[in-house]
Amino acid sequence: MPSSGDDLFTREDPIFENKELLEINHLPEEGRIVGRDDEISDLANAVNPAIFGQSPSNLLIYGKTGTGKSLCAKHISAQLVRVAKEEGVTAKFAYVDCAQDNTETQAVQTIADSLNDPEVTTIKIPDKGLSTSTYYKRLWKVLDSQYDVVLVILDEVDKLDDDDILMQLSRAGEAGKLTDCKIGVIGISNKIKYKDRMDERVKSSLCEREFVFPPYDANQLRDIMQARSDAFKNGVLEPSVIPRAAALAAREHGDARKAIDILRYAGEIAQSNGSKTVREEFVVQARERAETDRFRELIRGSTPHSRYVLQALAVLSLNRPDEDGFRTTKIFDVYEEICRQEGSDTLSLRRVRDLLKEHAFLDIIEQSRHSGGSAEGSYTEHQLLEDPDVVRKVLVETDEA
DNA sequence: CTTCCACTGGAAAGACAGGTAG
DNA sequence: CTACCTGTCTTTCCAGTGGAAG
Repeated sequence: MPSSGDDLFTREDPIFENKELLEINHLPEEGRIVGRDDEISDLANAVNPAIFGQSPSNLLIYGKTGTGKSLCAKHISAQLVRVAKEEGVTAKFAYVDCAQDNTETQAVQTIADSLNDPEVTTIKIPDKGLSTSTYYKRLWKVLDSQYDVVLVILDEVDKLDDDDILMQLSRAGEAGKLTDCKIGVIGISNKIKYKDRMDERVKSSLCEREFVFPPYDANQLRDIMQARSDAFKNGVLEPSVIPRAAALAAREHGDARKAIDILRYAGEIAQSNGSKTVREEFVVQARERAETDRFRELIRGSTPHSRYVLQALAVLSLNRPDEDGFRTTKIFDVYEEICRQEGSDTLSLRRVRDLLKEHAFLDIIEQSRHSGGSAEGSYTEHQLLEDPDVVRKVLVETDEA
């Protein structure tokens, strides 16, 4: 039935000209990074010695999500590699997302693997199965045999469950593990408190320079979106769309990633509505869709029980909208009920406590400690940070899938 | 200052999965 | 094949914790 299939698809995209510009991991070229000029030149200054084959400073970058931290770090690293090459210095950078590679071993593995060129070094870096120290040994070998300078970007370092890798990297030179190669570490964190948790020894070596990236304001967000507006066909964006989206995004923490998401969704909504232009009213819908999508992404890959726990809290929040916190035991009761309905075994209370803590870590819920006072014990209360309706909707829909 | 209680969270341990090295 | 590696998920045990009332 090729003829009916023909009607299903639009042959020419009426809205988007170049949609990749609105994809999340799209790395804009130099001219497109907006509003971070000072930060970029500061960063450049700090890593500059690497160009002459000397040790770059270790840096720590703070800032909320979507403030351009990773973007600038990658940008500056790529530039550095380019300039160093012109000076005859072999440099490379490795990017590690610590939210994914959250153990020491995995992080070392990722670094080694992304820097290793097996053709040159004849070293194999298997995915798993080796001891941590073996991975380190191979990494040092790779570095010494291939490079003069290496930059390691550790994104979301706070997600790392161990500081050891920071220690190892920052002291590799001193400890004689490396003879030729110099390492610079760029840590990126969105939790300002992260530094307090750090080991004293790590702190002194990692935090040679610190940078704080402020959130974007509405004007900058507008410029950012403007810079990417040629993702759309000429004349498709109505003039009020970008200012409106910028205002919405600025009010909610100035997250550029969210702003661009909103813009993309607005385009998609226009597309599915068959509208020829992207109208301002689509922006509001787009924001809702961005919210549910973000949450879906957040709980993607979580275990069924992890979701039941969240569902229990959502049910409680919907039943008692006036209460703003629920005890662990209360949530556990509802959770047991949900398990019964699903025909699933219940986990222990202890385990559920840990699951709740994991959700708190991902900023899905908020926990607060209370005491009942006289012979009433102390307890923790949990509160959803997302809209309970959104939570339940997403949970129910992933349940069916 | 002590007592009381409901709950907290660290620690240890086991089962299991998925891998390397020789 | 065996020895060994890390990582995940879970349970069991138990020594705290906080703060109002006594």
